[in-house]
Amino acid sequence: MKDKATSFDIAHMAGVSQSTVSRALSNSPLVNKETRERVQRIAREMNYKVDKNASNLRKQRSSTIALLLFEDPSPDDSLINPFFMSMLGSITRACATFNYDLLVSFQNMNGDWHAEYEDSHKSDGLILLGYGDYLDYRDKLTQLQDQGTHFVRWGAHDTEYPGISIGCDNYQGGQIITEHLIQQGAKSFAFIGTAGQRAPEFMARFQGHIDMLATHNLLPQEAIQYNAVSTEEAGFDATQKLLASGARPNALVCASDLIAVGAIKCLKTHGIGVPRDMLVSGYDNIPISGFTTPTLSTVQQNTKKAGELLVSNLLKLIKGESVADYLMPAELVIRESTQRAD
Amino acid sequence: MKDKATSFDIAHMAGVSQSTVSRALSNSPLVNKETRERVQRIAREMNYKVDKNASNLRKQRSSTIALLLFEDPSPDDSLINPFFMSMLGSITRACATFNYDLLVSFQNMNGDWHAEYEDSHKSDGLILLGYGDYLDYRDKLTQLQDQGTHFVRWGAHDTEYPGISIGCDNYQGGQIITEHLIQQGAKSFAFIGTAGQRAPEFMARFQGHIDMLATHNLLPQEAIQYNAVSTEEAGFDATQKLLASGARPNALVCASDLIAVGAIKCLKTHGIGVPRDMLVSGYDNIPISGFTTPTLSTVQQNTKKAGELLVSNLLKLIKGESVADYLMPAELVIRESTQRAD
DNA sequence: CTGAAAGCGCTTACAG
DNA sequence: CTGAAAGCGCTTACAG
Repeated sequence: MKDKATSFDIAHMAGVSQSTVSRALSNSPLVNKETRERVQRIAREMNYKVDKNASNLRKQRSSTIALLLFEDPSPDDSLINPFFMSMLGSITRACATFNYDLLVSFQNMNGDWHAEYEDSHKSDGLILLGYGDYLDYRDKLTQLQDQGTHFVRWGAHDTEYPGISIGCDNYQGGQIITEHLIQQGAKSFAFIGTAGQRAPEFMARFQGHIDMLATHNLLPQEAIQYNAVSTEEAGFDATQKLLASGARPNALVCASDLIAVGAIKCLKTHGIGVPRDMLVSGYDNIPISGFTTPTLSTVQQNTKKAGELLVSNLLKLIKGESVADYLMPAELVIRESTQRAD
Repeated sequence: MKDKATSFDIAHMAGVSQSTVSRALSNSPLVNKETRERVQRIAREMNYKVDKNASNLRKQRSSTIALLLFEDPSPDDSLINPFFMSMLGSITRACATFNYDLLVSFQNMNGDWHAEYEDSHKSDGLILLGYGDYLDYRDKLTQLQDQGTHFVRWGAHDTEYPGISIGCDNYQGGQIITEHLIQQGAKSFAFIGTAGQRAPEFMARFQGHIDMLATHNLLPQEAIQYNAVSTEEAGFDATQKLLASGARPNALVCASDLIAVGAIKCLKTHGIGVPRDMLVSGYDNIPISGFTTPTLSTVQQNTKKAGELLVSNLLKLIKGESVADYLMPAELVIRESTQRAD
C-alpha cells in the first residue's frame, strides 16, 4: 500500500503551488481555466482525493449528516420497523443528492447521543427518527437546542418539543381511515393502540378517529380503546382482551399494521371473519400489509417525500436559513380487510 | 451558539498542559490517575468532545466504516430489498459494538465508488453489499485491491473476485430446500431464477438444486429452469412461460422469496393450488414470506451473524491481521407452501 | 490569477 | 508522569 498523494505532490507535478491545487480542485473561479483543468487531470490520473479530515478540520464542517434511529434493539434484526427502513432509504438517497454523507446509528433513547455527533464535528447536523415516547426526550432536545446543534425531528409539531419537526398528519390519518370505515357501513368501533401522552403518534391517530366518529354521531359515551405497542403480539393480546369483554364492534381501527396483523390473527382464532364479521384497518402500509389474508387497508405516509424534507430542511438549518415545521398529509390505501364482499 | 471548547480550554481549566488533556481523555496510563480523573470530569462538565476531524487527521484513521449498498434505485423506496435492510441493521449494531461509525451509501454498480471513501480518509474500510452481477465488478475490486483499500464483500468466495468475502452457502441452501421437497414427495421440478455467470448467487442455488436432484436420481435429461430477476413480476412472468410450455412439475424451486410470491400469484390465476397441486419454495425468508397465502417455505441466511462477521473481519483487515473467506450455512424454514395437507 | 504563510485541533515522539 | 513542539493535509485571508 503506497502512501497517499497529497496536494503538494499534485502541485509539484503540475508545476504550481499547493494553494493553486486546492483552488483548482474546488473549482475556484480564481484560478486560470487551463491551469485548473491541468491540475484536475493530474489529480484524476494520480487517483488523488482531498483528505476529508484535513479539509473538514480547516473548513470547520463535515458535509456529513447523522441519522439517529431510536428503537428498542430487537433480538432479531429482521424485525426492524419497516417504516424506518423505508425512511432510511429515502434519507440516504436525499443525502446523496446534496453531496452529503450519512452516518447511521441506532440509539437507545436514554443514551447520551444528544452530545455526541455534532460536538465532535463528525456531522453538521442530526436527523432524529423514532417515536418520541419517552419522558426525557424533551430534555434531550432542549439540551441539543441549547448547544446550538442543528437537528430535525421526525414527528408532528408538538409545543412540548423544541426544534423543527417534519411529520405526517396522524390526526388526519385517523380521520380518513375512520371515515372510510363509516362509508363501509361500520357503526360501532374499537381502537387498538396505546393512546397516551407517551405515544403522541398513536394518540393523534386516536384523536382523529374519535373526532370523525363524533362528526358522524357515532361516538359512544365511552370510546372503546385498548392499549397496544406496535407489535403483532400486542395487537393479538389487546384484541383478546377486547373480545373477552364481550364487545363485538363492526370495525377495529388499529394504530399500526403490525397491531392489525396480530388483531386479525386473534379474530381468526375466535372464528370471527375479516372483513365478513368485522372490518380491520392498519396504519403504515408496510410491505407485509399487501400479503396478509385478507390484505390490509391502511394509511400510508409518504416516506420518499419525508426523507427529502428531513434532509433539505436540515441543510437549510445548517446554512442558517429559517425553517418551519411541516406536516404531510396521510393517504388512504384501501384493500380487502375493510370491504365487505357484497 | 457559543464556540466549541478545545483541549486548550480544558487544559487551562485543569491547570495542566494540552498534551496532558489529550492523554487523559484517551485514558493513557501515562497520566496520573488523579489528574486523569480531574481532566475527564472537567471535560464532561464543559461538554467537551474531541474534534474528530483533528483527531483523525493526526491519527490518519477515521474509526469509520463505509457500507456501500448496490441496488438499482427503485422508484419506491419501500421496496428496498428486505434482506439488505436486515443486514444493514446488524452491521450498524456490530459497528457500534466496536466503537466505529458507519457511513451508509447507496451506489450504482457502475459509479466510481471504488475510489471515493478510503482515499479521502472518510472511512478506514468498505463493506460491499449487493449482488455482484455486473461485468465490471471484478475490475473495480481489483482496483480497490491495488489501491490498498480495505474491504470485505458480501457473497460467496469466488476465484474471479479479489479480496475477502463473507457469504452464505447458496449451494448448500439449494441442496437443503430441494432435499426437503423430495422428502415431501416431489418427483419433478422447475427452478425459477436467472442461473448464469452474472448471477452467481442464483447460480449456486441452482447448482445445489440440480446436484441434489442427481443424488436422488431425479434429474431429467434437461433441468427445467426459467430466468427471473428477484422481483414479483419476474417470478410471475417466468411462471407464466413455464406453464405455457405445458410443463406441470410437482415443485417450483424459486431463487428468491419475491420470485416465489410472483410464482404463487401466477399459479393462482391458472387455478393451480399451492401446496395442493404444486409445491413452491422461496429463498431469503423476508418478512412477507410468513404472511403469504400459503405461507412460504424458504431458506434463511443468518443476517445477524453475517453483519457481525463482515464488520469484525473488516476491522481485522484494517489492523493488518490476516483474514479468511467465510461461508455460513443456510437454514431451512418450513412453512405451508411445501407441505401437502394430507 | 498566483504563491507564501497561517492555522484548523488534535496526537505523539522527544526531552526531562 | 508532564510539557513544549512538530506536524497531520488541507483552505483561505493576505500580498502581490
